[in-house]
Amino acid sequence: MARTQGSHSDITGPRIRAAALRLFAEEGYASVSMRKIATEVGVQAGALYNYTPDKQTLLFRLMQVHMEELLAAVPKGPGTPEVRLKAFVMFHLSFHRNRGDEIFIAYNELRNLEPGNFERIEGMRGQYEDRLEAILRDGAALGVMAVPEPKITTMAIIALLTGFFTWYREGGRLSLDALQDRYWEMVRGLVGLR
Amino acid sequence: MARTQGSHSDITGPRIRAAALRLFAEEGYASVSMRKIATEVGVQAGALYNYTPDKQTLLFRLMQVHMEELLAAVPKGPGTPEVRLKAFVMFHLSFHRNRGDEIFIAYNELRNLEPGNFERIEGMRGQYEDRLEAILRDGAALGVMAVPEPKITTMAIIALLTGFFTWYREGGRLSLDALQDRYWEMVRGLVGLR
DNA sequence: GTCTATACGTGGATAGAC
DNA sequence: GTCTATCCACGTATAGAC
Repeated sequence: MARTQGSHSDITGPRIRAAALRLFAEEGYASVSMRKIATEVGVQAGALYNYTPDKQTLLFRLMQVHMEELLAAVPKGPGTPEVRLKAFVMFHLSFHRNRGDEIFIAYNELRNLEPGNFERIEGMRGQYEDRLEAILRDGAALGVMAVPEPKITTMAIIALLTGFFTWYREGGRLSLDALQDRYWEMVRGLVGLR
Repeated sequence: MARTQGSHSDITGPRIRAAALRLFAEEGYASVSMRKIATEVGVQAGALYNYTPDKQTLLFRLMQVHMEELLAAVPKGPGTPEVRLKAFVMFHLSFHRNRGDEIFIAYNELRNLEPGNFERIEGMRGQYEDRLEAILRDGAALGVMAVPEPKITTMAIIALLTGFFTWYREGGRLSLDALQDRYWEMVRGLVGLR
């Protein structure tokens, strides 16, 4: 069946999301206009509304997809607490490696979500944190980690790891592998692994 | 000399800055209108322009004052690297304790600064980071800390400490003192202090 | 599905009276 | 120093032609 002239739903949708993601990360949700997103994609502003009911939903869907992918990919395998902790640290760094815009939005645009949307994203974030906390609790229970307050340590480790993406840029002196190893060593020390 | 009727320059200025600080932190610079700030203060929008040339300068001055106070207050005393590191950690947590709005803005509104303003704030932030990095370099040189990459460790520690303010709220199970001690213990382990 | 045109609100900033 | 009134650009979102 011949496609209607000017119809590009299969590619325009992804391009809209990609443009919105990049612009939201670079300039902030509130600063980015629908007109600007449309210009970036090469369509008129009105055309965006064939793909999203409104700007808020566009932001929410970006965060939702990101969190769903994160939760689907986080390691769930068995092993000693140390093995699982290392897997988590390496996963967090690797997963976000090419998702700089997503992680930036996930942490900086929460306040621009409407209450209902905010709760859903926060819920998913909590699930992710629980994964790490469970590892730390197991490590503490076995006496191989010094983690008197697993929840606090969880928040500290995630902040430490996520901070990596606020300064890392390609082409530096150290390779990504070397940097990941350094972060793993810091986390090792932080939880008292000897 | 009698004051002109309706003149309140000595109190309106601080109130404008206080309102802007709170609103920028809560809703984001781009989302907050000058009208909203004015309403908060109890004046008309036009009156704000007796105190700031424009909205951008209002944001910049808030961040500038914050960074100047931070640099003026950061500990500079002598001592072993461990003593100085502990002082830095405790200072960072204590200093920002009642500056939740300031620290939030300092880390989340950088992208809303015009290039010239951005560079000045970044420069001051760099000076602050250098304070910590010098401590770590001294500790590594003396062999009392395991810090193969002082710059990376600096960024990691600041991210870890600053992350505290993203989740801490008063009235929790643990006292602030206890939480600070926990953070110090984590940093101790992170830099390999035994 | 995309376009043009537009409704309608709100934004930052200014002018001039008091 | 503050107010009222206003300029004008730009925001989101919609209507209707193609």
